[in-house]
Amino acid sequence: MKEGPVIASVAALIGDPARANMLTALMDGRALTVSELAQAAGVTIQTASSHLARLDAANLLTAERQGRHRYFRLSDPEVARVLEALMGLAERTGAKRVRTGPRDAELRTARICYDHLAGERGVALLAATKRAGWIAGDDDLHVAPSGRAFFVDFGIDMDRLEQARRPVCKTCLDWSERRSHLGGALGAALLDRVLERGWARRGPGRVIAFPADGLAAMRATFGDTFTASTEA
Amino acid sequence: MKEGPVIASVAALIGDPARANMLTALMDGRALTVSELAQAAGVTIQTASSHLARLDAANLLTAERQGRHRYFRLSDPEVARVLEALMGLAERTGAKRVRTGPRDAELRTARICYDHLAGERGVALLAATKRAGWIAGDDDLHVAPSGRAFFVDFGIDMDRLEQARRPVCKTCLDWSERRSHLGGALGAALLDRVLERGWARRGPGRVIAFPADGLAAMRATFGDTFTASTEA
DNA sequence: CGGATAGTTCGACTAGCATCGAACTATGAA
DNA sequence: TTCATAGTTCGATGCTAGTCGAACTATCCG
Repeated sequence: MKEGPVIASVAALIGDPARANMLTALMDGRALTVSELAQAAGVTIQTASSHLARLDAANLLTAERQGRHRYFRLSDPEVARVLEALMGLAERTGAKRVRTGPRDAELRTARICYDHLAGERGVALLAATKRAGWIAGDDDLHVAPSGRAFFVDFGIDMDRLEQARRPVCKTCLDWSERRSHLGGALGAALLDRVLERGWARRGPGRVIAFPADGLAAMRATFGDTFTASTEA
Repeated sequence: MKEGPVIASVAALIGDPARANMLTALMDGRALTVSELAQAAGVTIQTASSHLARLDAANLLTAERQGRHRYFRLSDPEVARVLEALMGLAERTGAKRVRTGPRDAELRTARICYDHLAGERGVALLAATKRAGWIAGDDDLHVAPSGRAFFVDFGIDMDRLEQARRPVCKTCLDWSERRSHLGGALGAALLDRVLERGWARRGPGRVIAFPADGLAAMRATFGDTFTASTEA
């Protein structure tokens, strides 16, 4: 029985606490060095190095050398999606959650998921764009003509997005909300613009903080749905 | 660092080859017994039992007792989705996927469930006897007078059934059809008679095969409802 | 009742692997 | 060159957990 299904090796890779810590630390899409990841995982650099070698071999991570540093990042947004989905599963497992600090509440409100907005605000953003008729579809999202005009006006180079390999729209299941938020190239571009305009800023870790005026600007732009409670 | 992120425990659970085999075996939504899952995983029943207890505790599986069997199924379609996503990740490491054979379709059509008929035909059988007015009740089934006469005429010793400890009628949830079929002593006796008359025969494993003339005989006996598609 | 089958629990064995110390390589700075 | 920092490799250790045999419980059959 040495020959398990493919799924087992990948899951086992994610299943080690140290590696899981590293992966979650990388979920904001940034690249981190071996030392930083070792600290995040709470292990020594040697241990981290061996873990990272295995994650790299499995193509869950990609490595980049810069001088004497080696930067690791998630190899693909798809990896982040799977990690989010696993968090969702872990939620219903219940029973064993301990760290319910204030940081946790902030994460549930708004956080970065690889490179796009997630959490309560992320789900609300997708709901608002759908209600405005800018994005249509249920499982397979696509941009409506009116939406394309809006996004261009918002400062997004839709031409570039549409020519790139990466899908423009992609649903991404939100672990804290149990509903989808907007991923893909458009999701990333939207967050970029929002951060650029100062409507939100990055907090510690994956936290995204919306100041009061930023929230008002979001509501003015995307409609009241944005701050409405997340109903179906 | 005993306290890893939530994600790790779930992933570790999936990461064991034996458990992963069990989960993939359950991915079609059917419910399987401990023995069947042990065989699917290539481990002994004791080992399977302990694995299943852990998967159950984590709410990845739900258990249902039926007689001396214990049926496990994925607790939620969401679990299957995550497993699919993990398979997608595993693809990039380069590996092969296994696909279910034609045997699966046969099992869904008609199979033996402990000692009575299950699957599409099993669900249809209960529907037909109800429509004929031979069996009444929704959750707690019982035999109507006209039904008792019919079953005696069909060659079933109803006296013996009614005196035995085992319940005469029992609903049994069908995993492939998601509706109830007829279990209990009567369900077992019915299948016995049908097999005796040669209207159906046991195939490999749990498969029950209905030849064309047997199907016609069933329809003549139990009414056209028997071969009608299973609609609520 | 007694025999048979399904499943659980317990205990012991074992293998794998995560971990870290120590030594080694590689890049950068002075 | 010399020192410092970043990371890798190797070897030894220790712990976890997967595994199965054996004994036990529960259900069904006659």
